[in-house]
Amino acid sequence: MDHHYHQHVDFGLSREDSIDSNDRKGDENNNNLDLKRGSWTVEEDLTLMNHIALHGEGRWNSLARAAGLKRTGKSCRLRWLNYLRPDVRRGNITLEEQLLILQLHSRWGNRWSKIAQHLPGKTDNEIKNYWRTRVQKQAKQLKCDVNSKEFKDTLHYLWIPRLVERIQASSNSNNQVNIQKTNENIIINNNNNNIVPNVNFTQENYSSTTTTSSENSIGTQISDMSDNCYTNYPLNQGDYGEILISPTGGYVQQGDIFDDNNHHQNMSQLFLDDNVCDNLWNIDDMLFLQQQLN
DNA sequence: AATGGTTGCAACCGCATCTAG
DNA sequence: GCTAGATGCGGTTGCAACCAT
Repeated sequence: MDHHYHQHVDFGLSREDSIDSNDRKGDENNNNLDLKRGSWTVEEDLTLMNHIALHGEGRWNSLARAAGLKRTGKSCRLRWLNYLRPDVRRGNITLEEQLLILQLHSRWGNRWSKIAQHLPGKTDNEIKNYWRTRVQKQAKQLKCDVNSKEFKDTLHYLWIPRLVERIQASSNSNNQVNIQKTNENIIINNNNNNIVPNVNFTQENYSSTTTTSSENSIGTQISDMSDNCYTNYPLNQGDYGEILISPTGGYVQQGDIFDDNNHHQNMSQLFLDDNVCDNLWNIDDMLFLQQQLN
């Protein structure tokens, strides 16, 4: 278990005292005072896993009772779906997955479960946490709202192109990823089992399928993009929803940024520095850029 | 070493929707 | 059609681990 495995922490505060009204209804025949909350113990996990292995999942309230777990059905369901399921891949969100999350979120917003459907092994909770801890953090550092045009432009013109570039770099170094650029799509293929979805956006609708070829090559087809994603961004309208279409008016545009000497430098060059990229970009650069544009 | 602040994420909450009787 | 219970979802909370001083 990882370091976040809490050893039987006894919460004694308000959260312990409050039980969901539906749970209350669902457990009226139980003694609610016996219901346990807080972190799961190893013993509870084993009990739940063994019970599901023998009897299957579903009917969570009755499952919890039958398994002898002093937990609500909802708690059991959440523990199973987010942690214990064999096909859950926790941690290590890959570049491809990050790219997909950004793309899908720009289209669907906070529809975490819908986004998670396209990232096999990833839970909605994990994606939601990723968004809050990484993406929203960047917005906060830039002192702009995560839903603002400025920030979405920044994602569109800086973060996503850099992710694509890093995936390409990874492709060149280990030959695991192959990015095909066409006039309409970027198609990412790798030889891992990690990235599975094949998402094909169109203007009016979209379809998505999960595909795995006989060679175990997995395709992720993401959004329409022009051939030169740095200098010829933006892309076709509708790709990222209405907000990310046009660069006009945005403070991040044309692939340009200023360095400390007030010289332009191309954004793609800036992003060759992984340290910059890992933190999305240098906050000082962004603040300076904002000053220049104001 | 001690302490206080920050981060990442597991788990909970409340509400909406679905389903079975 | 109504109702109770079950399930699903997005938002929020709180804590262990980590980090800085």
